[in-house]
Amino acid sequence: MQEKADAVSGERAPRRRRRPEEAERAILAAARSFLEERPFREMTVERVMVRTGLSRPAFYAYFRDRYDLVTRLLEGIGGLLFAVDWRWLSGDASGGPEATSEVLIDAVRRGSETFVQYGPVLRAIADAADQDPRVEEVYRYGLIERFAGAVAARVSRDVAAGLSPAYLDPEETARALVFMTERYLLDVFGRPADSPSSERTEAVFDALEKVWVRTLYGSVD
Amino acid sequence: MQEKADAVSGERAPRRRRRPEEAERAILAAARSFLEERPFREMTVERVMVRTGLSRPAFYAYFRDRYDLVTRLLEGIGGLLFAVDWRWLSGDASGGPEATSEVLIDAVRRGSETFVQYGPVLRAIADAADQDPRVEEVYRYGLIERFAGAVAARVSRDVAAGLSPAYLDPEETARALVFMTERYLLDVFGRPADSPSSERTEAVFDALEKVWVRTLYGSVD
DNA sequence: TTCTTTGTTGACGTGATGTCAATAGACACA
DNA sequence: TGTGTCTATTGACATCACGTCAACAAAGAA
Repeated sequence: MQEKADAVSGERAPRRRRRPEEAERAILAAARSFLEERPFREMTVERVMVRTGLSRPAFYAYFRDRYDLVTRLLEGIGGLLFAVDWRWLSGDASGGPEATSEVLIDAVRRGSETFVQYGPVLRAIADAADQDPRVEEVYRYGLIERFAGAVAARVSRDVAAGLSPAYLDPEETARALVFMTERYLLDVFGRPADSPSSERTEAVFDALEKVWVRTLYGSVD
Repeated sequence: MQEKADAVSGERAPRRRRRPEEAERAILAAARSFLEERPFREMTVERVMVRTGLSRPAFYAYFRDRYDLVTRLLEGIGGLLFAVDWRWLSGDASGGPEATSEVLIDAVRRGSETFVQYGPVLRAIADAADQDPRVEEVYRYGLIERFAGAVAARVSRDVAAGLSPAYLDPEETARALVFMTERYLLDVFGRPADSPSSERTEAVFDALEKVWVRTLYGSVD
């Protein structure tokens, strides 16, 4: 079956050659573009590589498997989420209740916007996380749990300062709020090729903000 | 390679024959027992069937594939979650704030206990849901969204009654709280062969309860 | 016993994976 | 411009899980 196509057509697909990291970037870009259109469950190595013009085996020169691929996609985004919420995470109640609520609200909205931007990729990583132990490690423990830890520290300070009620368990409350935020945002913004209206987006941000503020600081009138 | 083993040993594994639904129950039980030990990602048709004494192809006489299998596992549990929370879901604020909070607290705890009992199975279904569109349909839309809808209706009534603040969007708030509860409980109780201490269990129930009550009804002092 | 029903399985084709030896661009140097 | 080296790239292979189907054999009927 292996015909020498060029013997007839005189033409063979020219085999280009790129620099290693150029190829790697091309693969990462192809994966991102794929995930903008289709869910992770449909992402095969084959389907990603056709978008690069390289052959499927070439993939394995740069990535161990598709889980390794999404892990590296996460690297570019993970830091952002922390950076974005830094003001609230690292702060304390010194500005008083109103100012504190406001900083929290700002943090929730900025964090949410990161999800809006990278929704499909984050969704893919979350999906991959419960199919592969390595991704689970990086995402669930390296990112989500670490984030929950930072939130817990903040809650702990607010409880100590009397800003939040003492009956709140910082660790567990933080986890609950972080899980809520993650899943809700993934649900709304993580679907390929289906971005919600700006009204919906606003309503979602608003709902999240209310739950955070009312849970931690009480009323938000 | 296909040796006639009995020609030598004189013995062949006797091929038992069961009633259809007896076999089906055996497969469902095997799947449950598998999921008590290992995560869904490791569940292959082969590995389930060895626990039944039947061959792998026999599986396909009863189930279309492993996603069909977990879907049927869900059937037995789905109804429970609704039944358990019925008092709060279908109620209104007629008993006054304290009574209402108490009914909610009871609902959250009873619902959570269902997760404690069926954690690994529910976790498997949730995992399967983002690997297969049919499971997604049944779980995400048939169960979670439907549940969120019932919660939204209740929140809506509480807002109308002035028990919850008018700035809460019933639909979105309900979704946020339901997602939180689902993911948090799956995280804690969904891991095969690793059940948390009773202290942890208590702290988790408590944190969930606090977020629900403070969000919907304000302070819980 | 013989017949019929149907639960059960061996064997096959398929799709995706990950590896490896062999191939052929790109660049350095003469 | 020609020659050689390096290494990016790939065709072909072995593997694994899947889903199907024709053929087999156990249980109940006649």
